[in-house]
Amino acid sequence: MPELPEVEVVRRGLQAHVAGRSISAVRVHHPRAVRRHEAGAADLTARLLDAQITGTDRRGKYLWLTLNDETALVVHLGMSGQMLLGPVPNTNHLRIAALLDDGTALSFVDQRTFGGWQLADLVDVDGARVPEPVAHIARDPLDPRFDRDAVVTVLRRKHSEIKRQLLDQTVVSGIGNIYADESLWRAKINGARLAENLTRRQLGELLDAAGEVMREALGQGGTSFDSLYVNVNGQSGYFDRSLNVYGREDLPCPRCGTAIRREKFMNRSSFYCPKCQPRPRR
DNA sequence: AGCTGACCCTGTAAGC
DNA sequence: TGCTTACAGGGTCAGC
Repeated sequence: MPELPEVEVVRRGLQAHVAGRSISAVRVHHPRAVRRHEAGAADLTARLLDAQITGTDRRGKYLWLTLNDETALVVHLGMSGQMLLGPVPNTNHLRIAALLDDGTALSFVDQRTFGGWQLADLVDVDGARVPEPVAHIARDPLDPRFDRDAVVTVLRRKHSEIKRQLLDQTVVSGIGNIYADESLWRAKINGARLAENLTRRQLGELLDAAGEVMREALGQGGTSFDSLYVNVNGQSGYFDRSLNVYGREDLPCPRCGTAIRREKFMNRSSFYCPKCQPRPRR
């Protein structure tokens, strides 16, 4: 559920509070939350102790806190991760709790345990400084240096369905199932079409649509269907009221009135308008 | 080599 | 009523 706009809402909330703070205590409550930190929970805890947080950054769905020793605390929210500021929440989904030097707790809560924290070195990739685990992630559409035409060129070479490519974070990052469906609807493209069969213009418009829909969602605090996705204060966004196709099976297409259709796709669902976004012939 | 699909996980809700 | 099954889905990787 947290895609780029939701992660950016969290990053902004963290930036405002944690920049300049140092960490005075850390406790890992669930080993799965640090499974990507190969040196283990004890190493992560020891290295975070007394570290100073110099800032925050994000690429796609990854966010990280930069630390004064030139490393970064990489955070991925997975499906249900929350970064909460304030008192340590009383929930059995608490995975990690850190205490800041101003007495605030920074807690990682994650019901489905797909998310986690890891410490990593920063590396230079294509003119950007990112943590090593983020090195393979492409720039996202909200990155000032996002190269739309270069991504179009990559997509034109793909013998694969366009929706699958939109979800491939090494092609373009930040887009998940919700914003993929919304972008395809805006661009009037069926996600089952092969990327190689779309024109450069269509692919360019699709990437523009992805940038637009994520910017709009960010302006509304993100999308949420339940209490799983929240900002650092535990509040939900309300972009779900602005969704045109996602989760709207059998409801009328806001553009043409045709009933929205739902199909199985990659162990999840795709929503589309069968008239605005006709299926490719097979 | 490029691509596909199964898997990890838990809470909620629908179905029998 | 209570149990079983389906579903939500980001990222990884075995295997085709």
